[in-house]
Amino acid sequence: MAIMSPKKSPARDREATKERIYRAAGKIFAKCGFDGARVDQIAIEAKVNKQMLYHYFGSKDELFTAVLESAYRSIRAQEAELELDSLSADKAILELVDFTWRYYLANPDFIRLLNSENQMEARHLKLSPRTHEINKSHIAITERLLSRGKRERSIRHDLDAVQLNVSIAALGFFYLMNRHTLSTVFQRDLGSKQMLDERLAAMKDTIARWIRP
Amino acid sequence: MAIMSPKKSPARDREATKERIYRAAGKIFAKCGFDGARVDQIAIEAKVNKQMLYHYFGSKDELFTAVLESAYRSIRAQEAELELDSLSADKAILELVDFTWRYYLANPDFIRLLNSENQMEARHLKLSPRTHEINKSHIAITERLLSRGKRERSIRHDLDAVQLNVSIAALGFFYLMNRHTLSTVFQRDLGSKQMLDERLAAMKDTIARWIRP
Amino acid sequence: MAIMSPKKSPARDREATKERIYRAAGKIFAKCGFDGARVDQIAIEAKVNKQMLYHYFGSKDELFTAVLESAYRSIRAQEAELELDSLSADKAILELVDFTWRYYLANPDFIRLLNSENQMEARHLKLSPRTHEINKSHIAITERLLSRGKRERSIRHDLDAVQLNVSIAALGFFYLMNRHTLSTVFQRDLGSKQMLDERLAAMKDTIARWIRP
Amino acid sequence: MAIMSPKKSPARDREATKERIYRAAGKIFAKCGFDGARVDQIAIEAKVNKQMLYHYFGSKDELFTAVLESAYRSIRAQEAELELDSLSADKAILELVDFTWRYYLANPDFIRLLNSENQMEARHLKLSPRTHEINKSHIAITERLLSRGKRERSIRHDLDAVQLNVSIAALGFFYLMNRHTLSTVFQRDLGSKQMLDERLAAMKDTIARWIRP
DNA sequence: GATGAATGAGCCTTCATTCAT
DNA sequence: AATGAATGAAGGCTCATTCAT
Repeated sequence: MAIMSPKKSPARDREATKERIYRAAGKIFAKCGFDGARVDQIAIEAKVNKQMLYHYFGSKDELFTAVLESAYRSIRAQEAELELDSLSADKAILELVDFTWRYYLANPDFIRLLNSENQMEARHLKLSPRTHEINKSHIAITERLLSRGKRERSIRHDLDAVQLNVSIAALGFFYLMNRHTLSTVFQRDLGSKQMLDERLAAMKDTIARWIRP
Repeated sequence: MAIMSPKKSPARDREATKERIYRAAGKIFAKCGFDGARVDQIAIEAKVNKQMLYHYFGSKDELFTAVLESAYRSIRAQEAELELDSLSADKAILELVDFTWRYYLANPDFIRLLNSENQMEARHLKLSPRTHEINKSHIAITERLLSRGKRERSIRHDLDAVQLNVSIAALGFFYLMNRHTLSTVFQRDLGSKQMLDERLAAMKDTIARWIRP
Repeated sequence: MAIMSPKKSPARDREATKERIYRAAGKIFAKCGFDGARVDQIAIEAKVNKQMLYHYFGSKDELFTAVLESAYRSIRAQEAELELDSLSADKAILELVDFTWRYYLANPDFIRLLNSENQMEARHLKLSPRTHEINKSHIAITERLLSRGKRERSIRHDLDAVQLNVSIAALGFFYLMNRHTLSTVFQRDLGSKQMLDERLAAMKDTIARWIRP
Repeated sequence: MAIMSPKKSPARDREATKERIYRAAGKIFAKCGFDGARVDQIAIEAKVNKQMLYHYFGSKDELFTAVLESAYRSIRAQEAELELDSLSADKAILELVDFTWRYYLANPDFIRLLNSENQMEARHLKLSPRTHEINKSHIAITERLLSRGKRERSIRHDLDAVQLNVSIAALGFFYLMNRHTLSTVFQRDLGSKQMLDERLAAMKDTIARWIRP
């Protein structure tokens, strides 16, 4: 076994270790928020010695920043792969609504991570010079669709790309992130399959009517 | 001695003390989140002995629950005072949008408090039997407006009150709560007077178009 | 027992607790140096909870500073009680040599504490505004003796009080502080009664000859 | 491959590496003391892998011992090169005072290293069998000078070589090592060129008067 | 009811050292 | 000989909470 194995031992693999820490940190930070997360817990989850975490990332704050950046990179990468050019601009916007919702559902950690960062007034993101770079494509996509929609006359001409992006995110993000208090307040399970489906429909309908010329 | 005491009545002191703790806790919990808040800091802010805090509220968790309930009570009380009956149902809904936005702007602690609670999956609210009671009026108002709007033919008939309420809250809440990350991502100050005004306009426009028959 | 005891419980006595921490810190800092000393060890030695140490002193550094100041205050207080006026100036200087040596022998922690502080280039003392104030009497005593000695013609007129003070301290301090390496280097026990007596004699002889007109 | 290697001889590398570690360790140990020094920092300063340090020296303690021995060897080597025979014994003693002072000034690490070791009660030196051997010449020089001075009648006959050596070292060592606290206490810069010159003069004067028959 | 001294568990971080390659 | 990933045990400090008066 040892003789034939050309692979490095997993226990001594720099990248694999960093990756394990990444994943563990993403999970724990999302679950507990930055302040609630415990470095010990992340180390245990990542099955590494606590010191490795400091060796590779420097501090709890820097680890959080790395996880956040990675989270943004991930959603932007998937978003960039959407084939929006074959659709009319208005349909493309609705596809963005759909994508956003699908992404949030598939990556619940993303919204929790962002939420924790906002509770701290984006103190990590504000210090990260890569943030804007990573998210450049995001605003670019919507801006391009808005101008195309104007030419095609499929979208009204007076929309601001930022407001549109925020609204698309808001309708889904808030629902999912706050579904715990909302379910209690409204005495209805906002996490049920039916309610989730209804939510997506409502969101698409809302945006569709808003962008209509 | 006790009979002739020129000091303020103990009852007065008692309530005043609790009130000070309340306010301080609301401020600190909102600023730092539940996990980030320090009991010591709350006591200092409230200018009371730390023990008083335990005497009146039992624990950090129970204090947080009390603050949350109080926050809900406050928004519901103000909401209930809106004079919506003199307006057509659709205009009344837009007034609700307007009120919600105004309340969030005037009470930034409210959204931060709710956010922290949602990061914890509403673990305090779920144990509080008063939550639904406090928020009953909220859903009732919208439901009544929706049926009136149906009769008046000023609002479409296929809307769900919960989805509507969530959307109204979402469009403003998400914008304000996440403005720190959003400002960084979009390289634009979402807190500027102009952007805030544009946001309210966008929200009203969005909801107006959505509820239109 | 409890009924008749008008004294506060020692476990709840602010000053007594601070005093215990003081003593313990002095002992441990002297024994191990600042960097070698462990806060836990000090707490155990003082029989207090570790947090008390931070409650009363703020940090390991501030505790060290407090101990240092206290050490200086103590030697200066005893020094001030010497009755030097009844002696001729030159005899008074020799009495100072004697006192310094006696104090060092009786308070071995003093030299070790100072030594640790000097290894750190007096970083605590330099930040303490009280240092000079505390030591004012020290230089004053020698300066007064030097001028009296000049008038009496019992001491040469060209001596600098600082150089004199440093030399008096040096001859004893260095011997005691470095006796461990010196004993090894010279293969002789510098801590033996006989060697100590010889040292004092040598010091007095050295200073006596140096100050002679 | 090994035979024709154009690389430097391993022996050269080996010694060069050890030498770099030596120097780095001397610097860091002197600056921070044994407890304050960090093995990592020494490795970085020496530009070697941390493991090399353990490979060549075994432990932080053994490295410190090696550095200490080296420091002693260095001062003794320079001391042995002094040409004292051409001077009268009393002048030779004063030349020793001068040399000691010059060496301390040129090698500030030496006194800091010794100081740290004394704070630890010479625990490294006491275990090192080479210490006495290395320092044999030191006491021998003074002993020879004292007997010559006795014969020459240039030095009094009742002096102990150990006490003399200690005093010579003390007057300079204490001044330099403790100049940080002393400067604060006396509110005078003991490190200034003028004060340093005055100190050397005072030292020579003190010793000259003391050894005079 | 009110005070503040006290606690034990736990936090983030760093240490000297060793292992695997 | 040399690298650098990995470790376990602390280290200084802080937390929510309780005790004694």
